[in-house]
Amino acid sequence: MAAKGKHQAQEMAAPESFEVAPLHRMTLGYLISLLARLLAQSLKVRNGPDGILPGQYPIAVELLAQDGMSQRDLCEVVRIEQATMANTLKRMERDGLITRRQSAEDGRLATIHLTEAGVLLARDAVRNAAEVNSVALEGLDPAAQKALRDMLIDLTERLEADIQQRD
Amino acid sequence: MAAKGKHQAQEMAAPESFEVAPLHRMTLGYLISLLARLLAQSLKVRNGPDGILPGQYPIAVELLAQDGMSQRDLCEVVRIEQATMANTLKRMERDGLITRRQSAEDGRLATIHLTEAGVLLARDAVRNAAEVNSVALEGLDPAAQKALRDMLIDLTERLEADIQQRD
DNA sequence: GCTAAATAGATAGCACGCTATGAAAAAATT
DNA sequence: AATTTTTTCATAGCGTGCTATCTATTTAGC
Repeated sequence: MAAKGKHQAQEMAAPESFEVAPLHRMTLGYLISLLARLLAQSLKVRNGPDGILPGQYPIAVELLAQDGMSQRDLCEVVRIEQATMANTLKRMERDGLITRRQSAEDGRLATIHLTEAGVLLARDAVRNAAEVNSVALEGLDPAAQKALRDMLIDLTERLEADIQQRD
Repeated sequence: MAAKGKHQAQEMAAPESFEVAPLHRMTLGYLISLLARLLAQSLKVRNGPDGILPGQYPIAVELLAQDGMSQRDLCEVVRIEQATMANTLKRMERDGLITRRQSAEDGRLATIHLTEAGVLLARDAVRNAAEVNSVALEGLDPAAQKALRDMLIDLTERLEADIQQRD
């Protein structure tokens, strides 16, 4: 359906008119994943070409709140696998957003610190994320916004329990 | 906060107890992205090691509904960029899920077709996606589910309009 | 009819998510 | 004290999203 290639223009008996895919028929998973892509893209565009990237954003926010966390701590808080975190931190270090400080007591451990530039860009990103949020959520009254948030948290917890269960 | 490394166990004065990050403080974007990862992972696990992968799922569903679409058509319906679609289709062809049929009239165009194995795995995946949905949504009454869906669609459309606007 | 524009697809290169593995350091066990 | 286990991190390899760019084929315009 909705194939608008000119080599099959005979089937014009669509019940309603829509340009692309019918959002209403989509799976929850697909809808959520589409929304995640759109939100990430909006944030990325707003942050600009030299700004903080979507995958780096939660890390930067967490460091803004508490500088000097370890990689392990960041993994837990941001809920990202350790290998992903290692790679993202490497890019952030390469781009001058963070530095690492080797622990003296524990040879394995290093603490992660935002650079000055990192702090500025992180603050910028927080503002931009708020803007994206308000664009996305405008049109929903505060009660609906809270309801949405609660439902999303509910789904998240339910899915985490489910995944935990089938370990 | 919530750093439970033993080298800083002095700050135990947390107001509430939670193991990891406080979901309630998270950005909409972060929450949605986390949810997308969880949903994809749940589907992937259910589909099994040789099953349809999350990124292939919407393509397979669309082909199940209408076999023989072109790559271009699939891009529009699934809302994925052409390059991404090309890569994913290549993997699906490699894994024996689809075949391509070169168009006789138009030398550029090929139609995409699910193989028999592809059809079976796609049907499986549809069932599994429904199961993921019900796990995630159980606990929400039908009215809340509809409200959630409507809000998600609303956000999607608003964000798409916003991205369109700043082209 | 021939050149220019549009269209379908492939490919390169990157971000960022995952699992699986390996290496080094610390902690625990004996 | 020596060995084993645990912990922290890095790396390899892959899927899936993106932008940018290239080729080949139509289609349009002159």
